[in-house]
Amino acid sequence: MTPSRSEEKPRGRGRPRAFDREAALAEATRLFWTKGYEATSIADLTEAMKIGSPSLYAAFGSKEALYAEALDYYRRHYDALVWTNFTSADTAREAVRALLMDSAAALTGAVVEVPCGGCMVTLSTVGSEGHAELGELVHSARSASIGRVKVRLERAVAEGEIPGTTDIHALTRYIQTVQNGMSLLARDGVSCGELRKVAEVAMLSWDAYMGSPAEPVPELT
Amino acid sequence: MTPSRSEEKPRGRGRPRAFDREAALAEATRLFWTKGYEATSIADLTEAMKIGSPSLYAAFGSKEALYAEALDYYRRHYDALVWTNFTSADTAREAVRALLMDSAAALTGAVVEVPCGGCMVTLSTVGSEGHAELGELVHSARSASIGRVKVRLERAVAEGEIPGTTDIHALTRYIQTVQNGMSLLARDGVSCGELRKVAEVAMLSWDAYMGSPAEPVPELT
DNA sequence: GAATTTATATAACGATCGATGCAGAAATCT
DNA sequence: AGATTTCTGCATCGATCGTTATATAAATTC
Repeated sequence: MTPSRSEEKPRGRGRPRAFDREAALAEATRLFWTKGYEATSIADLTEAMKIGSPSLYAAFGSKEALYAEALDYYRRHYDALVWTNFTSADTAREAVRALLMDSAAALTGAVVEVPCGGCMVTLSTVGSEGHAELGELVHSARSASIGRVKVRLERAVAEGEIPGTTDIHALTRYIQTVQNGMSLLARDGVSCGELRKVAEVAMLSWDAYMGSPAEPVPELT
Repeated sequence: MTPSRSEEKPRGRGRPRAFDREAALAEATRLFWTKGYEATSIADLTEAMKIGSPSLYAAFGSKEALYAEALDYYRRHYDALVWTNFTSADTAREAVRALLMDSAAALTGAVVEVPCGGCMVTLSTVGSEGHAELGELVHSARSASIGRVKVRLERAVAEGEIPGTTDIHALTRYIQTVQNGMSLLARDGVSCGELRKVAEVAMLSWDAYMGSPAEPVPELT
């Protein structure tokens, strides 16, 4: 096996780069996240990353490759905000509730600062803009999200938490719809509190569908 | 007053234009709708509209002005698909249900053909792309939509259909969230049938919130 | 008919697009 | 040390961006 410790900084031969690659990538992510792929120019990027264009191309290859890395940076730094409590929840209901509540917070920047409201993956339009390869990337990222929810619901059926007659696919699509819709609202500046109320209302469908109002109708304070 | 009948075709003096302005506008709308503002170039437009660039600028003024007209064209031709049954419904519940169901159909092109899934206004990112003026335009269009729902809910309170303690703002945001989320799913190719199921599940929250399961839990067939 | 007005076709404008060639600078390797 | 490798700054590449000047064509008005 390759020596696993300290994969970075084998300290290559030539002149070392003068900028922090990860910090530059963070800036690129911020720009792509905010303005989208097409509206972000190389000039925008080099200015924000404070490097020359040859350095950008040497370090990242191309604008498309940089966008792909920015998507990965986004995933590495922001996915946990939304999926940690989902994963550790004891029941599917609590997992879904946590997903929506944590989304409300994460998408509005209530927990860690964000360059703009909404999810970079959800709101990406790079696929429609004529970049099929990047479009596939964001599409598969979205599929992974809905897949996580679906797996959790299937587990809930297997564990007897929810009835076997549950239309898991429809319910998963519903949850995805609510989360996606919250991204658009967050992009328009809607607050975390409002989105939490939305999540609260959305969960009423869960309880109604399962026929078990596990809690009284909330006050939406 | 000016002679109101036949506002178009006063048959001006000079050489008449050789193309159908409305048809050309339809093509422009299709392109902006599909690819977005930044990713659509003047060359794309002149090719699809089958006119030269001077004709485009003579007829529409600029790319930004053309986008604004495309938004208006979109509104004139597609708004009714979603709001007609909403307006004529007897109850707020049926109005909201019709809005979501008709959205499921309209956004997927199940009723009239569409160039791509999703709402042109909802999914527009022109505001984030650095065009503040157009951003205001789509923002106000979104506000008008949520305003319609809110007014209908307030009327429902006044008429006694729903309790006065209803958090109308939260409920309106929830409906907007679901409709917005459906646009994103439609853009990803999700079918009308799936979106109708989502609408069905979403309506469960309404009944649960109002405490009146007016209908039994649906089968989601 | 001639004069006027508007639209089209061709060509091109300056600016910016994404992407590089090149020379010098800064590191490692022998 | 010298040779090699890699990164940076400057300049620039051809292509495309949104937009327009110019000349010609097609209509109306007189």
